[in-house]
Amino acid sequence: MTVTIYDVAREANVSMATVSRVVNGNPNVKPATRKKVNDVIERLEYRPNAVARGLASKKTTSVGVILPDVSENFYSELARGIEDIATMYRYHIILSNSDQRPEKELQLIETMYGKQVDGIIFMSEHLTENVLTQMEKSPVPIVLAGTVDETNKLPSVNIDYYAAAYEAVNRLIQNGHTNIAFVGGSLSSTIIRGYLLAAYKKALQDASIDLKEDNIVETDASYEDGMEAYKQLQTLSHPPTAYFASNDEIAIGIIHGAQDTGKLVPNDIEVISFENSKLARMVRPELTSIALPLYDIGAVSMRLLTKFMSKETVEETNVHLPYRLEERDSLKK
Amino acid sequence: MTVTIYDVAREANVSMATVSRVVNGNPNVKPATRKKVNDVIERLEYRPNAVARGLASKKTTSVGVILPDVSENFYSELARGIEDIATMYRYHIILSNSDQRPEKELQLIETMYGKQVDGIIFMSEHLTENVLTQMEKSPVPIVLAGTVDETNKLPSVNIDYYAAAYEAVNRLIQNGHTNIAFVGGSLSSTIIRGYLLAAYKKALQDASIDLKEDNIVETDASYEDGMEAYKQLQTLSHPPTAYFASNDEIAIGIIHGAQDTGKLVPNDIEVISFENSKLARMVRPELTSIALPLYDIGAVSMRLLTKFMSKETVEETNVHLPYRLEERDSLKK
DNA sequence: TTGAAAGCGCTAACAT
DNA sequence: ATGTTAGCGCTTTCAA
Repeated sequence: MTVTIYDVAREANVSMATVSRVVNGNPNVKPATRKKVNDVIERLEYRPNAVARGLASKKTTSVGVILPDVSENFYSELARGIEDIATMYRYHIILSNSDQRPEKELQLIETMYGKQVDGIIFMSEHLTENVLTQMEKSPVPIVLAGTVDETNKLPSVNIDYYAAAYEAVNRLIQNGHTNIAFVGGSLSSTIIRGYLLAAYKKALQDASIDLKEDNIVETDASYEDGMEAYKQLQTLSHPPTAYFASNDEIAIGIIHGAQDTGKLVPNDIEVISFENSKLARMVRPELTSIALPLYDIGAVSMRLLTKFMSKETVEETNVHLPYRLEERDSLKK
Repeated sequence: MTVTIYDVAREANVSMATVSRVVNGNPNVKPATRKKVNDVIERLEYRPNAVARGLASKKTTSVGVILPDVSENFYSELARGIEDIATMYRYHIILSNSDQRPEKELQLIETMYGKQVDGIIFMSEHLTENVLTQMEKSPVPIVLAGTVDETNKLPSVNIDYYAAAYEAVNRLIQNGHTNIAFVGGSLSSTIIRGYLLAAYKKALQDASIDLKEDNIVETDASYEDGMEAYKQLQTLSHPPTAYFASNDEIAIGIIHGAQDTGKLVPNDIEVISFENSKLARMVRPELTSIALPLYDIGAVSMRLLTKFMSKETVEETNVHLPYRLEERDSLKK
């Protein structure tokens, strides 16, 4: 009942091979027969079966995308960048949420192999040993998006988180602060623990500011966590006068935590964030923030993957995109 | 080099059929041979090829998900609900963004057919004639998620938008307002034009309040649009004292628009929203809002689709999930 | 309980 | 420029 390439061939009085050629745009077909075949295709409403094609050609034109949670803005932004470039290169996306659980990540990678994807884009806050080795022996190319592999064995697209965080903290120091809090989403995140926190410490040290361990609070990444962290920090004998937040939600939580107790931002305390999602402009004061090019990270990752999939040689496999400091009102000018 | 079912059969001294049986959990296999086969599978690291399986069985265990834009919170929330249930039933998701463009929607549906998906979840602000007829003659089941087909020809999962909007506007009227603005994202949206606006008008009429066309502003759905709309409404001789916003971003825009000119919410103006995303608690005052169960709409849609795909009979094909009015602080109690 | 064999719908040599 | 043919790796009757 479904019409196959064979039906088209019969109706058009040509061979399957010829039909295949016109469907795939092979130039070695006489215009007349091409037209004849196309007419039949249209008449029969023939639609190539991508599964059969995949089996015969060993290419599925689909790529697996594994991320912690699509409903988080951070990842959905990346996903959109990935999808746009995928579409541009005629790939389709098989999307799965890992919830950041290593067993699930492992299993999803296996599933993607089973589905015969031509490549994989992988995102995770933290890469475990197992997952890493699993990916290193992958039968298809893999690119990490917004995800750090400290061994640099896998291709990846990121920004220079360390430099960005250093700049952020330093900006606070320039404004005269010596009592600066670090409020970071889960420290199991490689980026946060490995780069943001390290840069924070280094910036303080370079400015000869003593590190106060109490000024470092590890939370989850939500708004409530930011508020909570703010409250907690107010119990110190000398509460911080400046805050470095690892994402916008936390930053907004801090700001509201302060405002709810009558403090003014940026007059009483100053806050700098690390993300610059659209939330950044949806608070009063608007957030000064390191701007992460999430869409671009996704897009460039996918572009990189297309190169691997078509076996082009790529010069730089660990790409660092530029970031910038977006100056707004949660910091004095 | 890749190990196939044939390799396993040979190594285990059984036929391909037997291997296929154990892989698919067919009970008609002697435990001893099952064990023997499983051992070989493990030893050879055999992984079934889902593409070959799909070709032979005519089922791919993948479903197409077509939505306007994953990076919008509304849709990524739905997507998460869809994915969770899909995973539960061992389906995988092929995700595509339509950007709400009918030609692209049409083309994506075709692509999904080509990919031999077992079903489709479709989301769109507005269904064009073409897209609708295309879906009606679909070879696979389709479920609309958070998407209205006024002819009710396709299965769908929604809330009763009309009742919800009526309740929201009525809440404003109860608070004594007679000068109420309607600020809605693009009126090309079936939900907004067909239900929210209609309910707004009806609620006013039922309360014998004259409709002022100037109080209705059509914008896009963003924060800036909300601010813009607020400003525009202040140019009226009698600016509205209450605002019904079709989503949280617009509502926040309105609130900030007011606050930026020294107005107090809810004392000077009151605002009610329609979404209740996590943004709702991230503003001061927190938003009073109709709570849309987006995750659930996604989840139930997928569940419904699984029923269609396994040819179960379903009683209700146009499901309406409950909503509720979340009382917070942008409205007086 | 197990095996043999015929496809599923297409691509990709290889011929012509 | 076009046709023939052998798979791709699996499921699924049908037999035994």
